[in-house]
Amino acid sequence: MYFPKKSYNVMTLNEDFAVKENNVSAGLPAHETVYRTLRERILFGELTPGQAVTIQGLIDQLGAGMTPVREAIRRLTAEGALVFQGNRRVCVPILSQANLDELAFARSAIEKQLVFLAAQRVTPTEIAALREIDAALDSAIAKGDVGTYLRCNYEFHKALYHMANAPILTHLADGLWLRYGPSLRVVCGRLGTQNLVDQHKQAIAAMVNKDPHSAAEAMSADVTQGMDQVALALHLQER
Amino acid sequence: MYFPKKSYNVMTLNEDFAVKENNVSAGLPAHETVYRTLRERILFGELTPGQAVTIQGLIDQLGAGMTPVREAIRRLTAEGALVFQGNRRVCVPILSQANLDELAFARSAIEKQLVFLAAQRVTPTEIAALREIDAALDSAIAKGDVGTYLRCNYEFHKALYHMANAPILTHLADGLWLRYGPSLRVVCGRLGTQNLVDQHKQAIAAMVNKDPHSAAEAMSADVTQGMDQVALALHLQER
DNA sequence: CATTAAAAAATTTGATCATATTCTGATGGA
DNA sequence: TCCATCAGAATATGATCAAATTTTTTAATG
Repeated sequence: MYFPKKSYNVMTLNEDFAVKENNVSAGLPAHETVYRTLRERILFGELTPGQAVTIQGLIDQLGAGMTPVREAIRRLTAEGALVFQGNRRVCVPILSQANLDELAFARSAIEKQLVFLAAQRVTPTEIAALREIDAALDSAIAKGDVGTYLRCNYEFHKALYHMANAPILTHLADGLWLRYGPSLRVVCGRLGTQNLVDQHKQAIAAMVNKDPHSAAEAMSADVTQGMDQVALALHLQER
Repeated sequence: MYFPKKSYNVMTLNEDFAVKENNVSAGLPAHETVYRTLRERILFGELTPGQAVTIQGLIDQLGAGMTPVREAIRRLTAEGALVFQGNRRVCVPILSQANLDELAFARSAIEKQLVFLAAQRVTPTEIAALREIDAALDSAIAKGDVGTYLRCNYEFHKALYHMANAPILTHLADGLWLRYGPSLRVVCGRLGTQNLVDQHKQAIAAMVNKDPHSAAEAMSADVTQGMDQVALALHLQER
């Protein structure tokens, strides 16, 4: 049994940080807030492959304490979003072609299954929500708004994961996204949104038709296509 | 495990702990040592599904400081080996049948690919090493030695991962093992080693024959078979 | 008067921070 | 080029505060 608490302490800088930096409702632990902030930055490109991430830097930037920052970094390192760089340093990983191949395989396999599950449970309301996200995505592409495109694309996939109701597979897919995000961001930042294609409409159509297999194939193709484009663009860049 | 209870020291106990308790070469950071120790405990069953893991408890048991323990827990939580229990507490997750299904799918898909890659690169020396591990495994089964069986089984799979030379997929497979370990341990602890079967010899034979596809199929079957057995045993237990 | 439920204290545990210590890489002199 | 020294960054600890659980006390009801 527990009872309501008295008003919140005033002296911590964290509240300030939580509210100002990251409009997440206060009350979350600082390590969680730091984690989410860093995660966003990695996913949507404030941090680029190869970039160093220092504890001190984050403490200064976020106004957070040392322990929460350390915990957030450990978590992201465990998820593969950051890597230990030699001794005591961490940075955003740079993906080799072999890494991209691994990611393409894993993402394709996992997302395929997630969409297969999602297609069996999807409701008309959810279909409408997907269409709405996809429209926003198309609009962002048309405008060349890379940031919005990245967020909408992520949101579309996340919505599918949610429908699948498979927490472990969702966690895996989310982790893979975290590895892939920085590279996608680099490619889009360099090439813009002009050449972007996806299979979202095909997937939605298959879901409407109650055809889980086709939906799964569509999203598998979507993933593979995206990964191929990134691999190509990153590879071109090297010359 | 016998850890010194008293902590009336002045200098750090950690070196002592790192060297004596966990024959890891000294010089590793404490958070790494704590992580590895906890990981072992989860994989090989000192911790059972549902069991609470407290920071204070680990500090007392391991003689480690608070920050390293917290970091290790964050890391394992990110890997799915531990879960947040309501408010602020963590415990070893209890897998539902749906969770087991997800795990079976993911493990099968990932390991299949890893073995496929491994079979293309395997050397005679490595084949010999696999046979050696498998022999130790059979011996453990014959003796009913659950602990050794679990370790050998893990070692066999890890050896395959290593041969595949695919760090991201290996990391994924390792993480999945961490989720699956506690339940496997429970089942083996309850039913002994008598009913255990595997496809290791078929996989080795396929690798010798330079047949990556068959090797992949064999290990996929191995994984599925194992997961099914665990699911069955856990389910039976509930009645 | 006993039983039970709510309230309050006490205890345990988690979260955060300030600080001391250790390590790494860089700089500069021999 | 090599070694010593030094600044800065990471690691680790214990103190402090907040939150949640457990235990004890209190009050109300039959």
